[in-house]
Amino acid sequence: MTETTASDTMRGRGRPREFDMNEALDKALRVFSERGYHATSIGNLTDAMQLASGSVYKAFKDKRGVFLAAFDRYRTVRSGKLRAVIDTDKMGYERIRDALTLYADVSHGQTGKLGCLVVSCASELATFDPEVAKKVAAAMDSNEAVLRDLIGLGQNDGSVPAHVDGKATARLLLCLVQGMRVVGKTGRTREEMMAAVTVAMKTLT
Amino acid sequence: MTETTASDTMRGRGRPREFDMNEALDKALRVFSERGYHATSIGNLTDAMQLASGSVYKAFKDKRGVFLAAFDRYRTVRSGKLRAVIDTDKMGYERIRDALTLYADVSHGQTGKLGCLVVSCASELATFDPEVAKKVAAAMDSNEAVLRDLIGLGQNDGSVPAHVDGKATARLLLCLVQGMRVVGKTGRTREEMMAAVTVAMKTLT
DNA sequence: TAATATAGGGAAAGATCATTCCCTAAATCA
DNA sequence: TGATTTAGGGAATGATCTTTCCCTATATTA
Repeated sequence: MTETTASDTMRGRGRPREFDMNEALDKALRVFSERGYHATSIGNLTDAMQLASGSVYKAFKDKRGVFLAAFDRYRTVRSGKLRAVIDTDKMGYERIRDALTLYADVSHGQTGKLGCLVVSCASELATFDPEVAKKVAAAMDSNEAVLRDLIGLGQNDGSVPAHVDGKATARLLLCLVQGMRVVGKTGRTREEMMAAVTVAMKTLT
Repeated sequence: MTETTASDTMRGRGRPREFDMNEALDKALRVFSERGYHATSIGNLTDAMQLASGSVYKAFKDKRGVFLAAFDRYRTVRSGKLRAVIDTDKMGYERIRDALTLYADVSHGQTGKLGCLVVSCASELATFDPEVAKKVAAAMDSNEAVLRDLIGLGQNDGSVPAHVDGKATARLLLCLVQGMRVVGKTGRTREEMMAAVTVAMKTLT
């Protein structure tokens, strides 16, 4: 199920799957993101994924299984986008601004209204589902670590002062980006979000 | 229903209500906060509020009605706590730190795990319920305005430099506190949150 | 080509849940 | 005191949703 990159030469035994797993998960995570986990019915999922309910239960254990797979897919896609933005040859300071800009981009307008799967759904489940709680915590920690590394990079290349508290500042920026996702659900413009980002960059001086 | 402060001299016609409305709403909002709106059943509410389902439907139109009342109650309580912390004779800069400290207090440990009703439930409903969306946006705007006012106050008393962009900084701090609520659901210590607050105060220098 | 294995799909079953109904209880009003 | 009004409570209802079942379709393997 996780091995979706397998080439078509090593196919399984029976009838091959007709839909693309990643495409289906992209559609599913959109629905989960917009409606929340509990408000998403199997009907909503089958509509979006263009599958019959029986087919969904063939491909996944249950509704929670669809969510877990969609969550992993979401993390993969978003990590990729973040990596694409920060894996440059710019100075650490600028890379941090680029990272925060990415969050400003997804936290406004239509995309902002859609919200973040980690924020909306995961925190909806994390209280009573230890496995989801673990995944959410891992996602948070991962994001915090990326920010922490960028700050360290900036301190090495001289674009961020040595006196900056890397750990605490990374945590602050993590709260900022998660908060942008929440505030972005109530509708903000890109300019409003970017203004907040600009102010936040003062913590790196 | 909103007039819960009415004295017992001006009582209504029929049998008087046996439970305290605010106490019941405090219990209800705890459940909504912890489980989320859709995962909260009437059974969960009757258990917590110690009322029969029939009684709940006597006091409220429906489940959504309970939520709306609980949401208002939540806003009243939280606004009161915030007011109690910032309505002092301290300098603007210190009052802002006190406000952020309040959010650090509720965003860690047990209370942090409980989460924020505005963040968790409201954003869960805001997408498909315009009335809730309006309430959430109002709550955000209100918090942003409080922060904006405190910054202005600080600029008047000289504790915050005049060059600080009040609007943008207030928006940044709003994102920070909402983000603390999200991150706080995954478990952080008070010290970790306070370290982030300390860094955030650099934006006011 | 027959056997086996897996996918697609939709109807049916089984659970859960929000809401209503109806009866009883306790207050005010005439 | 009897009529009226509102609250408390729990069983019954009706709607909705998750999951299973079963049949068909399409692939590989022997």
